Amino acid sequence: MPRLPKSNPPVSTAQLAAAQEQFVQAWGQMGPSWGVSRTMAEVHALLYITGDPLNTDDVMDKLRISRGNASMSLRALVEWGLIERIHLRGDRKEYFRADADAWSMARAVIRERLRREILPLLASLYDIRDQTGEHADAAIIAAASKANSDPTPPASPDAIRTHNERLDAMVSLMQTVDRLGERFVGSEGKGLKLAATLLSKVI
Amino acid sequence: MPRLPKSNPPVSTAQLAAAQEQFVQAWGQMGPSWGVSRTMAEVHALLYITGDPLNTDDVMDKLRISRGNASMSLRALVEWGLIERIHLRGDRKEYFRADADAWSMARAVIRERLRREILPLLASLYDIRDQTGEHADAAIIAAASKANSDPTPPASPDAIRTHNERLDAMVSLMQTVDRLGERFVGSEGKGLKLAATLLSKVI
DNA sequence: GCTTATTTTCACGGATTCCTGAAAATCCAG
DNA sequence: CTGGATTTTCAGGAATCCGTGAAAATAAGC
Repeated sequence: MPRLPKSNPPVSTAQLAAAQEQFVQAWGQMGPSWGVSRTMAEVHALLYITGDPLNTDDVMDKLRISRGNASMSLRALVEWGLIERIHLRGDRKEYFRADADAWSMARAVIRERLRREILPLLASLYDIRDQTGEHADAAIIAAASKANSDPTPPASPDAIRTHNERLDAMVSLMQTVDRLGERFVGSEGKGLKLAATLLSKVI
Repeated sequence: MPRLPKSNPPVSTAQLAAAQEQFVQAWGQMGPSWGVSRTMAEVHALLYITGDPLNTDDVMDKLRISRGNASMSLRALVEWGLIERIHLRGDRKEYFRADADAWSMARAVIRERLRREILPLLASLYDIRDQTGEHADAAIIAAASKANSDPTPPASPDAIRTHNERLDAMVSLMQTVDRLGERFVGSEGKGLKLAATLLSKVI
């Protein structure tokens, strides 16, 4: 994509502010479905779209939110790796600046969500699988039965087979997601964009 | 992956039920972060893990939820394409059966979320872009200014450039997501698994 | 070390989402 | 058609998530 110098039309500060505001709102709406609160998304949007480092009071002021909310949201954004703390000379306040790269932002979001959602789920699935799987040898299961002298009859082989097959399918899906995550979101910076490019090039 | 016949150990009905219950809970927890309610996810989990078609009363009974909730959740799941209505002869009740393929499930979820979240966002972004972009020719912007005889000064060229660049980056990211979605989630059945396989094979 | 500026924490209340239960609508057999 | 069986709808209450504001903690300047 060629990057030619663009001559932007004259836009008033009010118009720019209106556009920014709309972006903040649109982004904020998206937030909850991404696993971040609306405010958190709005704060991020504000920092991203203006590009300027802002301090807590700036954020409070522009978004009309409380100090507590601003503080929590900013901290969470730092933890997600979406913004960074910076210190300006001659100013005691802490400033925050958004990562300018949209892909790196997407990467941060995906990474966090994999960590918080997929990994625990995978752990649970392994647990569950062990309760009825061929790796849980009969001794263990017998012990579990005895524990409360299980009076229930053996389950039908069909039911067990279905259960295990579907559980395995689920595990396998989540493993794939996890592996792809590590591969394309893990450590490298450009992994995600690379993946997207690769997929786009395929017939 | 070779599929050998497996000899499952003897598992009591109580143990199987416990494992199913755990699966339902794990899945239910995941629900909200996927954009479906906890109950909806639980209902799906129940249908998926047992494999049997169940009717509304079965679901109410097994999950201890109200008729209204069961009805709404089942309907929503049908709309998402995650389960299907079936009719058993000699029974007036409607039964529901989960799609047995985990990948097709993932595909349904992704498709719906693209439709509900990415597309509207993209539309908003185009809107916003037009307010300050080089495609919004000066006449339009001037008109907007005049409308309320905008008294604010022109915004700094730097601010406008940053704004437009970042907006463009965002638009481009979302367009890529959208394109990949259409390509790999759109109509074909095995698109998603194919994509995952492709990515896994790349160094 | 003391004072003031700044940030963080957290109990409370507000807002939103979710679920219930009963009434209304729909469906089907006879 | 009619009656009972089944499903859907929806107002209101329950549960959950979110934001506020003030107090506590921390950090910086003197």
